[in-house]
Amino acid sequence: MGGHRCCGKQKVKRGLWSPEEDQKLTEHITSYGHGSWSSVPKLAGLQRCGKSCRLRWINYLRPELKKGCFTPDEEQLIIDVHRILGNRWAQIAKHLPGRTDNEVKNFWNSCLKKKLISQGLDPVTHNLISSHHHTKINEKQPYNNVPVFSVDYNNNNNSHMIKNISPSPSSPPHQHVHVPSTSTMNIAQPAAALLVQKITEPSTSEYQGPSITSSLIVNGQINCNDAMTTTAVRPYESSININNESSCTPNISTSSSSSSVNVNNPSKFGVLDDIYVWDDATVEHQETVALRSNMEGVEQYSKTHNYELHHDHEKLAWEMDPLDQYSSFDVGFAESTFLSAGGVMCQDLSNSMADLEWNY
DNA sequence: AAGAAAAGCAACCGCTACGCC
DNA sequence: TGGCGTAGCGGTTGCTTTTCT
Repeated sequence: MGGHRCCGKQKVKRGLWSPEEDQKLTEHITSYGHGSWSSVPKLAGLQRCGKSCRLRWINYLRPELKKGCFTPDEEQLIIDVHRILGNRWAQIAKHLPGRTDNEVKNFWNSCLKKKLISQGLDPVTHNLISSHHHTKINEKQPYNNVPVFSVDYNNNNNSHMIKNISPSPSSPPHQHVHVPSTSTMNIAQPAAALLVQKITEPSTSEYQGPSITSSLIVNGQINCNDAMTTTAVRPYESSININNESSCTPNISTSSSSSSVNVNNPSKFGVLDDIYVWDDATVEHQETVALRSNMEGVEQYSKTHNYELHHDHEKLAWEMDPLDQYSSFDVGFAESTFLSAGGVMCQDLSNSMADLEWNY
């Protein structure tokens, strides 16, 4: 018992809540709502401050809260979203119905953080802690000899198998490299049998951008459930194309990508790793999404985001907001177009748009 | 078996954003 | 426009439980 900053001179109880206090608070809020939290303690007959009542209700007494341990799916989702949002626990918790920011935060600090560290991942950046970052693999490859990796997502130990299937004689085929699941392409899950064609970095120090067309292509399959409860496996393709057609403007590149998303993709996020940034760049990301509903036909929307990409930051992530808005839709397809310029100029991106609507 | 250390987690604290007057 | 109250957020604390020695 003692004074509380937010409650003036009023004596309030602190520490753990008793079952009797929980009952009083629950009965009051279910009967009258909370209104102004500062008035709740008095009205509910509690010697607590309003802030404490609010926290107790939000974190433990709300009927919609999910009890029990986090499921493996929830765990993976937290990792995926944290990778994009960082320690924005409230935002992360919004993607986990029935879970609170406090719960997610505690779970992260007590469990997931250590798990990532044990996998050799920095829990802040989600990149490999050691010097064996996967992008370094490509540095050994000669420029213009684009390596091709096959990524096996059927691995159950959170470590996806990347298989180098390049035909290059200098890089033996089927060279296996383990990379953590969170350090490579993560555009849509679940995905299987991805094929990744990566961009290589040339050895010359004069390099200011790719001098030829390079591409990063991801092919895979996504399991979808449509509104008629039928399950289907649908192919998707996502690509980033970097073209530098003009030698006098070496800092220009355009990148386009498309990725499919659906309500069974719990992360609702798109992530593009391994964008090669040779200079700090402003990236304009224009996203067009066509959402198909069996009930209401096709809706389409378009929006633009701006990002700052830095030389040492090879990840671009965006939240697929429309899925929140259209959460009742079964399958969505998003096309994203990126326009990147090293702070110099941008190039029209309209030509790279394509019709990517799902057809049932 | 007992004490120490580590882990887990509920609760608190300080700060910020926002709305209202 | 500034002050005030409130809600919400993220970091931190400290108590309880579990594990280790």
